[in-house]
Amino acid sequence: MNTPAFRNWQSVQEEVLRRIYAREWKPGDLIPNEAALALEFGCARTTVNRALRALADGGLLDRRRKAGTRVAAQPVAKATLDIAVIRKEVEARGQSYGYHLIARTVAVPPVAISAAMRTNSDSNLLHILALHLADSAPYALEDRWINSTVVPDALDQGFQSVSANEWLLMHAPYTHGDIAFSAQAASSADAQSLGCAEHSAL
Amino acid sequence: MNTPAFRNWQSVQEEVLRRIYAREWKPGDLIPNEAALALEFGCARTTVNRALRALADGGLLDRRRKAGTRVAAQPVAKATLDIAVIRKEVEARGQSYGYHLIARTVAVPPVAISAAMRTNSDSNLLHILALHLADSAPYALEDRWINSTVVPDALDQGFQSVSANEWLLMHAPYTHGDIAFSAQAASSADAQSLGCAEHSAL
DNA sequence: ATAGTGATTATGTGCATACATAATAACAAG
DNA sequence: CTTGTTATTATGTATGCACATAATCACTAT
Repeated sequence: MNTPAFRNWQSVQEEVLRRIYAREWKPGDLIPNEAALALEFGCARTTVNRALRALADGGLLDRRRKAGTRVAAQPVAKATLDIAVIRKEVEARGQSYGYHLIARTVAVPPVAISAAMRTNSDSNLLHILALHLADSAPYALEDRWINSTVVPDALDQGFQSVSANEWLLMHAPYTHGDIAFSAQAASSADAQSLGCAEHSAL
Repeated sequence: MNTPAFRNWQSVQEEVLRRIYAREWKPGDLIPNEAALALEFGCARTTVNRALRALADGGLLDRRRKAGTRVAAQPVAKATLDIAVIRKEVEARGQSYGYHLIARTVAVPPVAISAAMRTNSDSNLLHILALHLADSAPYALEDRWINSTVVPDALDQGFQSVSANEWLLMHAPYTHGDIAFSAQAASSADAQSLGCAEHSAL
């Protein structure tokens, strides 16, 4: 069976995907090398490379020089979740947004935090604790530690009316962050208040 | 100032990143086009393209034909989290792993689930409810709906001893899934049992 | 004014080629 | 048998070129 129409890398990717789904190539299997696939698909190796690289980026393939390309043995189902501005998230639900600053202190964080943020265990961080409301009901609790060495401007900001969440995105975007979700015992009344502890670093 | 050493796309990427971090290019800004950057960096346009594409993939840049490339206005801080096999996750903590199947039924799911899974609201799905234990303490609750049309083999599996989490990864990998985290009021004793409701689809 | 049309332009992609790099395999020396 | 060296091989990447595609802009005819 000839394969007339693999002109672009997307179609190559689709075909490779199909074979993986169809289990023609099973997890752990070594798949043909780029040159061979290029020959089979009737395109340049560059094109095959593009397709395989995209799949490898997605975690579906493991590629190693000389060793070849194989279907990921332990498919780490990567989930990408978008941490958007909470306000917009609430508004997107058609609910009214409210914000309440609970605390703004400079303090030495618990060791767990300082370790995660790779700072000295005795260095001070800016600690913001704030509640995001949706239709006056608690929606998310923001528990954020900011390294003021990295974002010095943060010290000048009171965060009374603008959430750290939003301010950081606007003023110091593209910094790294670790986010931890932790379940909380519902502290307020019947609340299905989503407890979302967020620790941002570096 | 000449820029002698931008030979590879990574270094180009780093330089672009640096300018974004340094706010030389601010969110929303239009950055020079590929040809101009290629000239400035003394490399081929292809190389610049590679670097910018990688950044665009990461969500840091918005690119549109003719319109040009601009720094993402609303930096969607994308977090990629790896959904690994829970067992390995527990073992990686040095704890002993336990598994207990609570329920395995075929039922019509709540509308919220069927909607999320884009199935007919009256079609039956395989419902697995299981508890993952770490050192005999509840670690995670797996609440999974499986579309048996997509994964017919799942009907033959009892899931008494092998979790759906793991089985699906081994036997029907690379299917899509939606995952929802929801906080739960601590139902069992003092448990900081992380309630992790997982709904898998398609 | 408005709608339509075509020129322009920036990104997207494919290809052939060349060389770089990593990792294995084969082999040789001790 | 072990260690060190070398050859081989598959992926990684850079480049120049050509053309595709999308979107904007300018212009024109109604």
